[in-house]
Amino acid sequence: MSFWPTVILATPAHSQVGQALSYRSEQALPVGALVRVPLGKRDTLGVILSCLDTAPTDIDAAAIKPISTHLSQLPPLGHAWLDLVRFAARYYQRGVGEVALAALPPELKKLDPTQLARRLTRNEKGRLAREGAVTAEPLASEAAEPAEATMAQKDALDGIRGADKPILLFGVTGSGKTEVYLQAAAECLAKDDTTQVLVLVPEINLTPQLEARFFERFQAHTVVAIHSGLTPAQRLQSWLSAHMGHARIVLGTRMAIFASLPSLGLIVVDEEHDPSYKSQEGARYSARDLAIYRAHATPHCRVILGSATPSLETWHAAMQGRYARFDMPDRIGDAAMPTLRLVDMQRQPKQTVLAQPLLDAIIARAHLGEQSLLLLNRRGYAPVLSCGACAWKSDCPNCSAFRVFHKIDRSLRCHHCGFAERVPPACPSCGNVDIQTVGRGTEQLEELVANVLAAAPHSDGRALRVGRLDADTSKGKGQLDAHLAAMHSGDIDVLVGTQMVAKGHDFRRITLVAAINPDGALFASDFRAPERMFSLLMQAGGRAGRAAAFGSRPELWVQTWHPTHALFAALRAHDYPTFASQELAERQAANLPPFAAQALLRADAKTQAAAQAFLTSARQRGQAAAEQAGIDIYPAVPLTIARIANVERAQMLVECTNRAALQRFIQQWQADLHALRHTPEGKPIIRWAIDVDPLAI
DNA sequence: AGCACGCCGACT
DNA sequence: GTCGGCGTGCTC
Repeated sequence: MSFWPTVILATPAHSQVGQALSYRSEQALPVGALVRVPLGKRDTLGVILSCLDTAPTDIDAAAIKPISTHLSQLPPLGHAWLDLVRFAARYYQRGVGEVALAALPPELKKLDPTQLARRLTRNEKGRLAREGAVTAEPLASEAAEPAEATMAQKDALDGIRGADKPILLFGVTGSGKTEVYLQAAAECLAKDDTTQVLVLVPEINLTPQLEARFFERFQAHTVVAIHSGLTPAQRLQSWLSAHMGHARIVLGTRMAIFASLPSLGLIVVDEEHDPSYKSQEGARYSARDLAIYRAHATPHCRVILGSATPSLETWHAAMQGRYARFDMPDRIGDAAMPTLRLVDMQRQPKQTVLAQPLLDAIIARAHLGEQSLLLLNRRGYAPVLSCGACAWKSDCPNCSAFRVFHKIDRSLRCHHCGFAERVPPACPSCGNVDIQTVGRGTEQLEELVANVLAAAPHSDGRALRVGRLDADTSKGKGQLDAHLAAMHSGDIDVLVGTQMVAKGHDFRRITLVAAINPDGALFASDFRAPERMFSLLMQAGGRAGRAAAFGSRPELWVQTWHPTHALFAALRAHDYPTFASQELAERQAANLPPFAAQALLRADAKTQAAAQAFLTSARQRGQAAAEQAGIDIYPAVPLTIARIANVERAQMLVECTNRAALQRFIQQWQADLHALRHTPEGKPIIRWAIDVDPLAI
């Protein structure tokens, strides 16, 4: 007897084979089973979606091929996992197969059954050896024991125990959110021998720290990490141990939301407001939003979103009672919240980079053995070079952006396409040798701070030291760790860095944090800019004074041209709720998210006109249906950086107060978009994509 | 998406 | 004369 499974494969929705394909099998195969099937001239990995016992009628029976192999050593992917993948595909407007296969470890796609069997036995041996080693060791050290919970932590844990909806854990940096995650996870694991916990963090850099804490607490259970920094073999191993149920705790970046976890009982999304949770290519999913869905669709699974500055979407949901909120307003021990010091740049001498009072404060603290952190969101020495005699500027030939001057290797580098050249000795346009820098980046700030510190050594003559941490100084293997170690050991008195240092790293000797020039975000066209700025400054401030007993009162300095901006009043009071309600009122008045649902249609082409023509045609084709459904399609516009690597980019906003209506519209609009492929407007398009719930518009 | 087939420029 | 550029088409 034959069976006729339908199989999903890594084909995108728009290739004529976007849906599940029919194959033949001599055995009945369970839904979720992993199989290898012939497709064209190759064999590829697929997932069984259904298994019929009659041949499909919509396709020529002779064209149906038998599956090649059933990877029967692996348990099938669970119903809940398939459900998550199907939901993500539908919601983010991609093919199911594309989403499903992208969610599996790449290495799995390459292995034939023999190789897979070999890998499985190897992993199993390793696992048994490790487990043997752990149980043979004496009990975990005292350090791994949970600390006595604070009242706020106890309340949160009680709340989590009884919650029947997503939980927002609203707590400032240093209030002990991680301890709540650890204890909630512990309770979950204690329930039985199978329940699993998924912990999401925004960035790879932060996984080792959290991994260490979880490992220290739960060494008897298996903790694995899933993120893009792993080698293909490591990723497969982590994935397998989660899928087989051996790993009880999975820790990872946004991609880990798709891990196969057959007994998932708790999802933690740390720093849930972080934009890194939104994928920016392929299926543009939000791991945070999928976490909510996944927990909802999994029986007995809770979800905790943690943040000191929740996204307004999350905050709004909590205000409406759709999420339960638990507050952890105080830092643990005697650690104080940082005091805000605003520097009014209008009252500073012209060309001031670091205001004198700030410099004095930095030096005073350095003399006390305390550290300062200076944030400037620009890599390089100067963002532009400009000729004093003609109009030449350091444009990138491939992008509509300036190339940044990096003094360290005297190069001009485009931060968008990577194009780099040595700085020309004279203006390439008019030959003038007097080329000037415009603006300042971290390299220059480091240089400036070094000069200032050189003039103010310790009383015993020891020099003060400055360090710089940004994508340039941390891209080498181990470089980041080396910098962090230098900072921790106190070898560095002042650390200059981009926002990457504001996230997560726990520097216990820092008592002063300064944002050098954050104004850009105050009046940016992006309506989420103030939210991001508030979050960045709160988070940055959180770096200061984490060690209660250490040093002076923590301070957060902000240099701004707009000290009266309402954002700062809320920041001064460490009052996120007030800030959020102001922002939400504005969003409501302007009918912006979370009060409206948005999607973007983006198009790339050789010329801006071609990109926009495509979008305009798409708009015309969708107009009637959109009007009927109460959906607004805005005119096509170029992206802020219109051209990157000689590709012109344009986009078009689609908006509706009703999320479901927007979903339905885009779903049917896709047919129009695919049809455009064969029209004169569609031909010059390099690629197009739909971004549902875009973060930046 | 892969991977083929298929028709035009600079190299052994 | 080939090697190879990526344009169009197909995969149960």
